[in-house]
Amino acid sequence: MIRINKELVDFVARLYRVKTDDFISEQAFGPKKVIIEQGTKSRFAYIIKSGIAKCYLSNENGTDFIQEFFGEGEIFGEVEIFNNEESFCSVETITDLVLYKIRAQSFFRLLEENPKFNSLILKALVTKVKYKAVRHAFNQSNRIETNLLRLVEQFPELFETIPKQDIAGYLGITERSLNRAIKSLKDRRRL
Amino acid sequence: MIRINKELVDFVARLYRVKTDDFISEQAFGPKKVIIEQGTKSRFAYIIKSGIAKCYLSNENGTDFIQEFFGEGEIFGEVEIFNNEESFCSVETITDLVLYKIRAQSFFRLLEENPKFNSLILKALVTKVKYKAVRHAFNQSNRIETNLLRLVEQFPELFETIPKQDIAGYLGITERSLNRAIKSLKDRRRL
DNA sequence: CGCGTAATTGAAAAGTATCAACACTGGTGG
DNA sequence: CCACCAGTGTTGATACTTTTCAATTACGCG
Repeated sequence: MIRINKELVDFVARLYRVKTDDFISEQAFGPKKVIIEQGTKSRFAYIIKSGIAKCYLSNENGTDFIQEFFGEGEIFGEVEIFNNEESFCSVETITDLVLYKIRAQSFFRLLEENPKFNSLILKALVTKVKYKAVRHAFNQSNRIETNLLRLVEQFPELFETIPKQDIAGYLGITERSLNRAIKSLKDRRRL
Repeated sequence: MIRINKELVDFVARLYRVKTDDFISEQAFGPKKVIIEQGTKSRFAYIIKSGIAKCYLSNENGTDFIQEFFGEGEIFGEVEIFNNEESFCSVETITDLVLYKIRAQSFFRLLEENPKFNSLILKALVTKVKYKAVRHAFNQSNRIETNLLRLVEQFPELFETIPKQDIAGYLGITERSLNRAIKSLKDRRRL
């Protein structure tokens, strides 16, 4: 559920250390800070050095649907700079967080000139596609309790790390339903 | 809903014409033919020359959840050869279909040696990521009737082109619920 | 015509959301 | 030290949405 990409973060960390230019910068945030806001333009790709962030889409009726929780090495903002358009989602920190920030122009230059970087980004995109495919299928095909159990399996520290609101947002349900599912599972000693 | 990628199919068509080697082949199918089967290994990337296919995940309880309908220029099978693992979904033709088939090895060589191809694939992946993100958020946040209306807006020939079962599979609902939504919308002259 | 596949419908059961009230927690300032 | 507040979490009752199950009809084709 919270994926990480060690290979990518290591690679970018090395780039950052040996940089001759300032095309990569490092930036730190506290919890609950907005990094990308849905509907605005961003000119950067971001890679998480440490911490956890959530990526969510807000819809007209005011609810947020959480796409993913990003962990170490996860990349975001790349879709927007590829399409050169406003962001279709927001990204907000959950824990303290440090990230590498790469200018769009530099990101494209790296893609062209650095085969290893190119291959890491391709791999990261492919992983995202698969993750989203499997997640949507599972979510849609199972009831809340099943989805929740799966989540806890994948990420046992769930309740200690992620606020209930966000868990509900990730599952695409209301908090009330989440609570009912938790209670029901506990009553049956499945949680 | 049925996306197309003219740029990619044109590019691959040109590669196919000028090929010195046989690394790209063309293949034709009738309706309801399985091209990729979930759980099996495939060693090719496929790009649709013409026709429509569906990509779906089957889950243990026997229902299929449809990820996407692929139109002209859409690529599939690329995720699996990147990860070098069994397919996590099935792909099956809906209409008559012709596709270009590229061996994994050749696909990687193209990515490395042909910057234009590399960029087209990156773009295709990014488009998939965004498509899936927006779709899942919308699906999860709205009721069936809203989802259906949106679908028909995006693709007016929906009912003439796609069987009801597949529409239901795409929305992640039962046929019964789909029928109820259609009837209710018709009664209110919204369809 | 007869068969298999696809589409339609009703009634009941299950699942989920909505609304509204209440409890818990960790600050903050008097 | 206490009162208050905001944010977060909890719970019940009710209404609504969707599935399940089962029966029936429509359609294309050998």
